[in-house]
Amino acid sequence: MKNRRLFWRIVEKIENLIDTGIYPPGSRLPPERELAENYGVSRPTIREAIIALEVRGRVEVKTGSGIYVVENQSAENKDLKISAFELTQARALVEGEAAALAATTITEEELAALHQTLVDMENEASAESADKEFHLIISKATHNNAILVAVEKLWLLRGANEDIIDAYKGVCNQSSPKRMEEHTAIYSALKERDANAARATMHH
Amino acid sequence: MKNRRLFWRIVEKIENLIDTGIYPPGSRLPPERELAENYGVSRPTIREAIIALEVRGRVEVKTGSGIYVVENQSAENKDLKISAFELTQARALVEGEAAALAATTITEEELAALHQTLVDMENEASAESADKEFHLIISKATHNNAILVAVEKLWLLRGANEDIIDAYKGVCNQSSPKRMEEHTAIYSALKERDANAARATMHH
DNA sequence: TTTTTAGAATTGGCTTTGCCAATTACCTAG
DNA sequence: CTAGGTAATTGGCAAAGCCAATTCTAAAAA
Repeated sequence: MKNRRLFWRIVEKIENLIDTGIYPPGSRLPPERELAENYGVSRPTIREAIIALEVRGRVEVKTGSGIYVVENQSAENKDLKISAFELTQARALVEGEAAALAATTITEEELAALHQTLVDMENEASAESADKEFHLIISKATHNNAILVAVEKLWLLRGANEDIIDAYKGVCNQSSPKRMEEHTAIYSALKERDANAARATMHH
Repeated sequence: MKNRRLFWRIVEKIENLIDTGIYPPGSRLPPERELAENYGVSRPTIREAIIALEVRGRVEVKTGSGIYVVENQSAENKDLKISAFELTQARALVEGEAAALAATTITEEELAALHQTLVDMENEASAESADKEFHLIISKATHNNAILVAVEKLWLLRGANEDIIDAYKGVCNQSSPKRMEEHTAIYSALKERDANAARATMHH
C-alpha cells in the first residue's frame, strides 16, 4: 500500500483530501511552496505529485494562478447516465443475438458447463455469480471474442451505477424460481440448436 | 496540439518513440540524465515526463536500474485476440439491432444529421470520420446509452489491433461507391421507420 | 576454470537554490 | 468609482549536488 516513491504518497494523500471533500471540486489547492512545506518535501516532489494527479484527471494546473480540483470526477459515468431500463434493453438485444449465434456454434463442453451453472443457480449463495457465469459462457460459445468483449462491457456497466445495482438486486432476488425457469429455457434452446428460440427466450 | 508545458511535449515525443517501436516493449529507455541532454531540458523536467508516462501506464521505473517500456500496452486487448472477421460479425449483430431499434426512436434532427454524414462521405478526405459518425448517430438515436457504449467499445477494438486496421483500410477504400450505396440504404430504412429493413441493411 | 564477492560505476530519488513568466491583487491616479 | 500600472503571488524550469538502490566489473577464492 505504501508506495515506495515519495511523490506517490503525496498523490495518495492529496487525492484523499479531494475525495473527502476537503478540497472540493473547483477549489484551488494551496500553492506548491506551501504544500512542500506542509508535507515536508521539496517543491519538485510536490510538482511530480501534482503532475501525476493531473494525468489522472483529478486536478488542473493554471500557470501563474494555481492548482484546481477538476469538476468532473468520473466523466465516463457522469457524461452518460445509464438507467436500469437502458441496460436491460441493451443486454436483451446484444445477448439475444449472442445466444442466437451461440446456438449454432456452441460445443458439447460448453453446453455441459452451462448446465452446471444452472445447478449452481439453485444454491442461494452462488446464484449471483452463477448467473453471470451463465451469460458469459453463452458469449464465449459464440467463439467471437468481439461479442464477448461487448457483453462484458455491459456487465461492467451494471456495477458502474449504484441505482442499477439496487434495481437489479430487487429484481433478481425476488423472482428466483421464475428466473430459473427462464434460464433453463435458454439452455434448452441452445441444446436444440434453435437460434430463434434462443434469441426469443433471452429476451425474457 | 503543442502543449504549453514543457514536460508534456517530452511525453508526446517519448510516447511516439514507443509507439513507433524505437523503444520496444520491455526495453530500457536512456537514463534520465541522457534524456535531459538529448531533449535540451533539465532533469526534473524529464522526471516529470517519465512520471506522466508512468501514470499513463506506458513505462515502469525501477529505482537504480532504469526506465522500462511496459510490456502490456493494454492487457485487455492483448489477452484475447480479435480477428477482423469477429469484429465485423459482432458489429453486424449489435449495430443491426441498434439500427432496428433506432428505426422506431430516431428523431427528425438525427435523421438530418445522418443525412449530412452521407454528404460528407462523398468527400474522400472526410469519408473515414463520416463513416464513424454515421454509425455513432444511429447508436445515439436509440436513445439508449448502454447500446451506445457497447457500439463505441467495438469501434475502439478496431483500433486496438493493427491487423484489423489494415484489413479495414483495404476494404473501405476500395468499395467507396458500393459503401455509399449501403449507407444510403440504411438511411432510407431508418427514414421509413422500417426496423426489419434497417437491421437487414446494416448486416451488409 | 568457475564461482563468489567486494568495490566501482551507473542510475533513479530527492533536495536546495535561484530566476523567469504568467496571473492576480492591490493601490494610486484620474 | 473606475482605470491603469505596479507589486506580490504562483507556477515553470534550470543547475548542482548528495544519497540509495542496482548493476557491472574485476579481483579473490574455490
